[in-house]
Amino acid sequence: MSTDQLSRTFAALADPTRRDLVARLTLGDATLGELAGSYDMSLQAVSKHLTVLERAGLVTRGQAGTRRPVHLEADRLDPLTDWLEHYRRQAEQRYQRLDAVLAVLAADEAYPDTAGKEEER
Amino acid sequence: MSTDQLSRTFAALADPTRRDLVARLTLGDATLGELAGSYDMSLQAVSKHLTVLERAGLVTRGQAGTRRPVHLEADRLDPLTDWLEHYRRQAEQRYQRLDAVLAVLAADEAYPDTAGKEEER
DNA sequence: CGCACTCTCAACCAGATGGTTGACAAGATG
DNA sequence: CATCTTGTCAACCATCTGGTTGAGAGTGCG
Repeated sequence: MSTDQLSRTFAALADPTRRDLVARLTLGDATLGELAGSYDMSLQAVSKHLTVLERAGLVTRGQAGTRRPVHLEADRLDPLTDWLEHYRRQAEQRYQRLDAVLAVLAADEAYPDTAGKEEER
Repeated sequence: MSTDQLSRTFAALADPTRRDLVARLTLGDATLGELAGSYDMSLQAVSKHLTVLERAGLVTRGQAGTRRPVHLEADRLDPLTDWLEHYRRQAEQRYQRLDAVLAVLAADEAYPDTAGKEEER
């Protein structure tokens, strides 16, 4: 699981059941029993999935008598969005720079003088 | 790995080395050898990581003689962003609706008549 | 109290993951 | 041709994952 928070959060969402749990929880808190009813697996298995989401910080479990309402911490999705947007944007910029380089090369066509290596490392 | 594409993509990013590879590749294509130099692990291990990214569609490997430039397919990050944004937004709306309900309850205070169950399943 | 209900804990299992080493295929280069 | 470089393939291994079953802890309630 790689111990770091970002990894744990990505890993938590790398499972259809867990994504479905998150989807379900955007509609409101629910108890383990309510959640488990929707899946073709044991209650304990669903509980384990919730534990994974909990360790990723995506979910918290309350305490109300013997029932434990599960609550979604939607904010915890933000670091993922941020990471994705950051590198998405970076890649786009790189793309635009590449276009610029290609434009220059096209203009210089006959003068491969300053062309050399572009970027290397 | 759960076989579906979204799961594979989330799983691919649930590892610091792989995220670093993606970060590195936003700066431009690179060969396996160039990439592997940065990590304290065997070249084969890095190749395996690239295979994971490739199966998630995040990366493609070209063919230039014996060298195989690795290229980032940044578009493939979009489905993740979409998923995250969708549920983020949904959770926010739910929150706003909750605020509305609370406001109504506060106004009705003495009349718990129509309150009942709010949403249940 | 006694019982039912909700949930957790522990042991176990099959299969995936993340790494290793060693062998080798295919191009580039002297 | 001989050899170096780049990368892949295969076997192996330890650990993690996602599920199971069985037992039990803690609360609510007739």
